[in-house]
Formats: sequence, structure tokens, C-alpha cells
Amino acid sequence: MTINLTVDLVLLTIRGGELQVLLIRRGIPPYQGMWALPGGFVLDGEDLPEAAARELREETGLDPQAGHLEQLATYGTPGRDPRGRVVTVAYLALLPDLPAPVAGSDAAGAEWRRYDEVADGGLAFDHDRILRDGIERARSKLEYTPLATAFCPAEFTIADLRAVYETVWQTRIDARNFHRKVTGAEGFVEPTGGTVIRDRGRPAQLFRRGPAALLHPPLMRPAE
Amino acid sequence: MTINLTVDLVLLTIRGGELQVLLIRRGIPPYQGMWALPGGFVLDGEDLPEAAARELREETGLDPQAGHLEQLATYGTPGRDPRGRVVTVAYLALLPDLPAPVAGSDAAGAEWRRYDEVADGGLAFDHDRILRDGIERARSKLEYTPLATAFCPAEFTIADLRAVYETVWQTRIDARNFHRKVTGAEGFVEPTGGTVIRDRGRPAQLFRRGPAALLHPPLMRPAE
DNA sequence: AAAATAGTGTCTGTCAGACAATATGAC
DNA sequence: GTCATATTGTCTGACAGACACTATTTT
Repeated sequence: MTINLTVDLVLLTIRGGELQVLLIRRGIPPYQGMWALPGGFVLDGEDLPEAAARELREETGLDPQAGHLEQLATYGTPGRDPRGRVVTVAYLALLPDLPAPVAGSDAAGAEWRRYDEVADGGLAFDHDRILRDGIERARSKLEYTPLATAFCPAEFTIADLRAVYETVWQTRIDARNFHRKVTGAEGFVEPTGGTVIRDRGRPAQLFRRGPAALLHPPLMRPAE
Repeated sequence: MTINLTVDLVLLTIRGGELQVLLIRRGIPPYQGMWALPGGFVLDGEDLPEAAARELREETGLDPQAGHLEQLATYGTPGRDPRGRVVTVAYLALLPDLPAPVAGSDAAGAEWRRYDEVADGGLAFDHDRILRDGIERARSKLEYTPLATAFCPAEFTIADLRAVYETVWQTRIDARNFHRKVTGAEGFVEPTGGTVIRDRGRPAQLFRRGPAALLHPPLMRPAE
């Protein structure tokens, strides 16, 4: 059958030690005045990853290269959009804290919201479920891929990286064991040679992302 | 934009110690005479998992309950179907060896093919890529979920389960360590009390699937 | 000096792989 | 008995978590 196809984005970043998600305040019905994931229709002749990258640029002014963008899942339950049959391909992006937050944004009402404030529901359409699926994907991807670096700028310290895990997993991690594990994992991070002093204390070495696509063995989040 | 939406199925099973995939010989253009994944259009008012379950029943006569069915990914590159803009939502199914293989099949040309014979390419549309993605998903899912049991009938021995891993991962596994790990993993398998003699040797205990949805810790396939 | 953060060394329990030994059937 | 497979037990090396300790800065 013929349907209308959209892409919706779960854009995650970490700002001020909090996991945040980019949401749009809807200006028109349906769900007027409610928060929703950014997204839009797939254009004629446009591939799905292209459409997601275009939306990402429009909403954040950010180059998709800077972070990580992957397909999440597709949602097409009849009635999920009251205007008709709309199927949406959701994408998940993990982004570093933006230097110019939401500059040049398409949608005027775009805002970074703390995840814990919107996790309880209240989003438009079926976006609560999509957001929940995106968070769970992000949490498990941190275990067996080096994607935590996507939340960090090009150069970062091990403490920065640890803060990403602690924020996304909502756990405390022993800094010393973490340091040993991360620097010992083949291809996870590479030293740049530089150092930086964040607040007080001994200067920390700077690292950049390594070439590995998978972590062997994975970092394990504690079983709940 | 308006597009045509289909579901395609990567149906995997293990028969005779070989990983096999259900393929359809195409009777009409495009790609006439070539092998393709089974699939079809999503019907009006039909949810995506419904459409996948319906196709599964039509192609195999099998109840989706018997195995495992999950969404794989969505493919929508313009030009992937020469007839127009067609976006397909691919589903992955892991199925036990069927008692009545492909009985009541919709498509006359449906056949179980050995994966290693079709892995090199030659499928219609972009189905080579979809199949590859499905295999990779299956391989990694065996690591951190108990889904290997989806390849087994309702009651199975630990040796049966080990054969699943050895077939899907193309490795040899020590039977004794595997036995200890599987029977020790919380909620992976439950003894039925029965025993069975497969060929020769000491009778093996029978097990059924346990309630666990995730394995903590995961079984690890050896790093290549 | 004290405080704070970065990074290293060491200990200990657990677990994975190797493989010996035992159990129970068919022949 | 021998053979084949299932299952248990034991050993050993590697690794995870706990945490003492050292290093380098600010105040």
C-alpha cells in the first residue's frame, strides 16, 4: 500500500552532567503545544540516511560526522498519526555538547531537555516509545562499542569519557579501574600527547577516538 | 512523500547441521528467475509486525510463536526497486527445523537454501545486503540473549543447543564448558525431566527455554 | 602545607578454557 | 567387555573489582 514516510530523530547529548534529548514544541495540531521528536518527511529521491542527516543539520546546525548517527527502528502502527497512515523510520544520534547549541535551527521551538524530565511520558504521537527504544539502544551500545566517544569532543580525557558512562548508565564507576580498562582496550582511544587541567589536580592526558568499531571484551554495566 | 511499503523476511533455520535461509525463485520481472527474500506489501490498516507474521505464516505455514521474529532494519535507497519507490521493512526470524517444511506455502518457488551457498551474492534487489545484515544480527544476538533456543524445538538437549552455536558461529565449542555455562546461566534453560538417546552414548537430559530475555554474562564468540 | 584530580601497583575472588574422570547407554 | 556420548570435577591463567599508593597541579 502507499503510505507517507517520515524520519524522526532521537538526538542525545550530555550537557552539564545530564543526558539530554532535543525536542520540538509543536506549533500546530495534532498534539499542538506538546513536545515531540524532531523529524520530517523523506524527500523524493532521497535515501533514508540522507534524510536523517539533513534533518540533523536542520535541527542542530551540526555536521553528522561530528557524532554518530544510526538507524534505530521503524514504527508504523495504524493510527499512530491521526492525519493518516504515516510510517516513520527513527534514527538515533549521539552528539557531543554543541559549541553553538541549536544555532540555525529550523524549528523555532527546539530545545535540549533533560531526559529524566521527559522519560515519564507526555510526548506527541508514539514518541515516548521511540525515545525509550533510543535510550535503551544507546545504553547497550556503550557496552560493546566505543561509541561513548561520540558524546565527547574530538579531544577528551579519560575522566570525560567516564562521565559519559556514568551519566548514560546512571552508575558510579571506579575511576582507576576504568582508566586501566579503557587505555588497555585495543583501538578504543589514542593519546594525542596533549594534557589539560580541568579544575584542580594533576593534568590529564588528552585522547582521541581509536579505530576500533567493537570492544573485545565489552565493558559491562552492572546487572540490575 | 508517498511510497510503497513492503516487508521482507530473513527466515533462518538449522537443518542437517547447516544454516539455511528461505528464498523464493522470482517468477516475474524484475529479477525474473533470481532468488529473493520472501516478502510482500503491507496491507491497509495492518501493523508492521502483523504484516511480518502474516508473511511468515504464508511462506512457511508456521506459527510465529514457535520461533522468534524481530524487526531487522528498513531499506529505502531510491532505485532499489526498478518499478518505483519501494521502501521495505526487513524482519528477521529464527525458526526450528520445520516438521512440515514449507507446507501450504504461498510462493511455489520457496526453498530452504544453505547460507554458505548464497552468501556470495546473486540475490535480487538489495537482498544480499539485507541477508548479510540479518546473519550478523543473528550471530550477535546469540551472544547476549538466549535466542539460540529459537532454533530448537520445544524440548532439546544441551548438545542440540551447542550445535546451534557451532553452526551459526562456525566454530567448535568445548562441550563440557558449554554445558556448565548454559545450565548455570540463570533462566536460560529449564530441565523437563525427560531424557533422550540421540545415536549412541549416555542419554541426555531434555530442556526447554527458560524465562530470561538477556544473558548475564553473555556467551562470547571467540574474537577473530 | 592541604586539597584535588590523574594515574599505577597489588591483592583477591571469580570465571573461562583445558582436560581428566565418571556415568550411562548401545553393541 | 568396547565404544560413544553426557555430565561432573579440577586445575590454571586471565581478568574484574577493591583499594593503597604515587604524581602533579592549585590554593
